[in-house]
Amino acid sequence: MLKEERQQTILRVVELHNRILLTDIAETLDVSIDTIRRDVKELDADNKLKKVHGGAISLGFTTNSVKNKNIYKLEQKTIIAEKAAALLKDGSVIFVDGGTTCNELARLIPNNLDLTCFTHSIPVAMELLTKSNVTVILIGGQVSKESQISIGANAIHNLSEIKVDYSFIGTGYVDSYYGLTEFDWDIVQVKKAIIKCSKKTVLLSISEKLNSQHRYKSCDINAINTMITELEPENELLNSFRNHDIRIL
Amino acid sequence: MLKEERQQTILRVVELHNRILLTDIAETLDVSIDTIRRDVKELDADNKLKKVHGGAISLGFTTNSVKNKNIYKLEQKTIIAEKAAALLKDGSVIFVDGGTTCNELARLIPNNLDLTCFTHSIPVAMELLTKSNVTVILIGGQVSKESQISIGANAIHNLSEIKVDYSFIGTGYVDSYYGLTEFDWDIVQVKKAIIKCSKKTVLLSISEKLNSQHRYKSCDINAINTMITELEPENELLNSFRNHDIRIL
DNA sequence: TTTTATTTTGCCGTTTTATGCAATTTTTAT
DNA sequence: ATAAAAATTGCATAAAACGGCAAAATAAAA
Repeated sequence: MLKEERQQTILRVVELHNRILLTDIAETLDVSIDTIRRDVKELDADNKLKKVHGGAISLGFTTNSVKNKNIYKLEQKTIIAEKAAALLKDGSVIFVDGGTTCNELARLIPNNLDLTCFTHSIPVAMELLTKSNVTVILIGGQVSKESQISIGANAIHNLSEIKVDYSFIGTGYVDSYYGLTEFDWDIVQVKKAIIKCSKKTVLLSISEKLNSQHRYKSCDINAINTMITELEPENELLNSFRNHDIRIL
Repeated sequence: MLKEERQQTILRVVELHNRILLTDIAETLDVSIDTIRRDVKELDADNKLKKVHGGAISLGFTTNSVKNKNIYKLEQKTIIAEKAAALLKDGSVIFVDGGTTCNELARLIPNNLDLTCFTHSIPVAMELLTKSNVTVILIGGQVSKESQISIGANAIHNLSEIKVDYSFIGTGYVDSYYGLTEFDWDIVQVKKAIIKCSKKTVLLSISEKLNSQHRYKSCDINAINTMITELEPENELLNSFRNHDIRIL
């Protein structure tokens, strides 16, 4: 095998998998580890990839796409947030809930989009402040340490005085029969208020939460207009939600 | 798993969750806690995140501005914040303004102090959330992009319904004759509301701002009960403030 | 084709890096 | 004040990187 084609192969593999181990490549291509090491060194010098201890990673890898394990459900949440962000239009007035998925949504909102965003989540607010065309309006109230959102009577009262086009909410648990449920009573009260102040409610939920329930109920499943998961809409896990009037993305 | 991709993963998790526990990461990625600790240490050294006891937090979430250019002024602000923190007593109900000095105050509040803190500043709120014995109450309203605080009619109205023992405020400019002044009209309205809802008002100001003024006035110098600067109380720069009824620290 | 020069490759010993373990100190919470 | 959790330190092991060298492969020249 020629040196040139070997290097091309290495590059292809790196691009495909984002990462490789030198030992793996050496075994696959049946050359010594030293040779591979030299190859990778050259490719690195040519800025074709990044050499690291024990292997190499693709240059684009730094930005995104950890295709490996679903560590912390990163991939799912990003997929969901992307789908949700696609719903946004110039001039929309929306509410963004707290939670990691909604955080991701806030992060993925395009910078050039004109929006008015209400939120009771501190991290979301922080994220939205970086978007130059987004007007951020904070819902005040007592702040929950765990979830980092305003809760309590004051927050609920503030919510009662607004009306938004869309609200994007998360939930602890969701089930087609039991609806949206939570572990925490206070959170439920706020969710109710959010849903009440929204013309349309969009639920962002990773598939893991589907068909699970807990003690306190935020709303019936019918209160949700659109449900977004990381799954393909045809996935059978979503079957039980189909006979409700819900758009599934 | 390559060290590099492990670190990338850690970074992504931190960015999404804002805060993580080292033990969680270690378990998820299936390496020893020592390794994770070393990774986080490196990432911190590279200014990719902030390492804290037991975990790590994202830079966007750290309000005390590691990225602050002006180290010197930061030190001044720390001195001021330390003096201010010394005033706090168990059970106090206080308001904390926005701005870097007040951020620093929030950061320096002892963890064991029982406090109820109102604030309209997102960075301050974030900082306060890390204090287990502090109840944080957020003042809602439209959020100013530059100063990251709630302003406008709603914020002012919310302030009108509370009364706190102490408010700790910053200002753009301060002068013994012209009082506290600002460049921004909206900010002034909020400052007025803050002062109105406080039994005692404590001004935190670096000496650089002394004897300067601008277009819009927040209040007379007499409205301030205590003024804290990084200077020694005897400093002659403070002379013009002495014939007012102000405690100078 | 044969010879010569150049490049490539594999091997080896040394040095560096990464990682986990255990003992100790520091920090935090109760 | 005490107990628990986390950080630090030093150390041992294993894997990986490095540099030199000689054999092998390739290219160039006679």
